[in-house]
Amino acid sequence: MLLGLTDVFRSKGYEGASLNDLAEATGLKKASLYHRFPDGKQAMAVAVMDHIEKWVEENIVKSLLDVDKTPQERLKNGLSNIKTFYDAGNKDCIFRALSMQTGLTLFAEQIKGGMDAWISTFSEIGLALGQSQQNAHNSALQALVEIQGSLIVSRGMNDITVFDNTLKNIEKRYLSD
Amino acid sequence: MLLGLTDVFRSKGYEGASLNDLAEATGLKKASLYHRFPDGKQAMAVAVMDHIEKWVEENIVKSLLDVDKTPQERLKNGLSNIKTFYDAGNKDCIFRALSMQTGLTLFAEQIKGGMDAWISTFSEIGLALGQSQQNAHNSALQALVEIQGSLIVSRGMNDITVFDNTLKNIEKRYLSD
DNA sequence: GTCTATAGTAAGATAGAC
DNA sequence: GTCTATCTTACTATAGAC
Repeated sequence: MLLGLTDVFRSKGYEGASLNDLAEATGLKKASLYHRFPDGKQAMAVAVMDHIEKWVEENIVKSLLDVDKTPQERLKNGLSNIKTFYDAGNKDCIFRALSMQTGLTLFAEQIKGGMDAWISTFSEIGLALGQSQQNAHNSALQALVEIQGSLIVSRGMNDITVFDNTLKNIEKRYLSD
Repeated sequence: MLLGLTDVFRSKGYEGASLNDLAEATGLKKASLYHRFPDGKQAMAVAVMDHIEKWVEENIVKSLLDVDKTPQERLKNGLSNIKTFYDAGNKDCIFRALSMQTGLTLFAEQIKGGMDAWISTFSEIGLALGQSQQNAHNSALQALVEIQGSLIVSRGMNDITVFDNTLKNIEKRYLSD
């Protein structure tokens, strides 16, 4: 059910996601959605953000920080999970979708928190690969920028190889240090 | 008047931009907007895309291709105009705003065209700086990805230095070849 | 917990005076 | 060309049966 909500919000954005869209994507009727989310559409979007945060934590973050693996393996696994997360570039990023201005300031904090977590996780990989603190931070920020940008460009040019090549470049850059 | 429309669409997206928003931003009443755009909101968004396309052509493209300047000067001027265009990272990109899924397929073609033009213009700079055709294309695509991504991350982290540093890095990378 | 039916509101769009 | 006033539709949200 959360998967349906997630798909709608990440592809259409908050304002673009209508209750009819959300109901159809979940297979529930509108009234049933309201039964589960008495606070309405905002609460649905918040639940989606929470769900994604957990998914990222349990998949991407965990694989990037797995102490039983070498940094190289961790990086590979993490990037592979990121590719899965964005369905190889076919799915939009929820950050992008919910950082559109809405009049609500509701998601700004969660988005900033998510990006901070992302950067600090990638920084760990850089440090493990021998980068300085400064370089590790810059590499992580750069990876975030490139992933976000390549998703936009992949969508705009209707060419998901942009996303895939970006992931490959990120890996190559990390491993060439 | 187009400036007001542009501000609303690029910050709120197509679905998020209400006629009330658009009227307020232009200083006109809704009925007056409809007098100028009998085909309604879609026509307003199309006009905004056209307007931006022209602005980019007459400012960014022209400065990047100015035959009276060295490639180095052209790059500097072009990036400087890009910085102005995005108000140093404070304004969102219309590509991002209008590439959200809407049910309308209205803008996909214009966005693809805009990105193609962007890439081919930046490729010229790469070639003028001695890059191979292949490298010039890759550099241009990379610049587009980074600009788009840095705008998303700047907004999400509420830190426009991400955008500014990205522009600086693009310049440095081009000039270090 | 899910549904049909409907309320209430805000949206996109028009009519017609000036 | 711009306005006030209004129409129609789509939206978010609720009531109440099962």
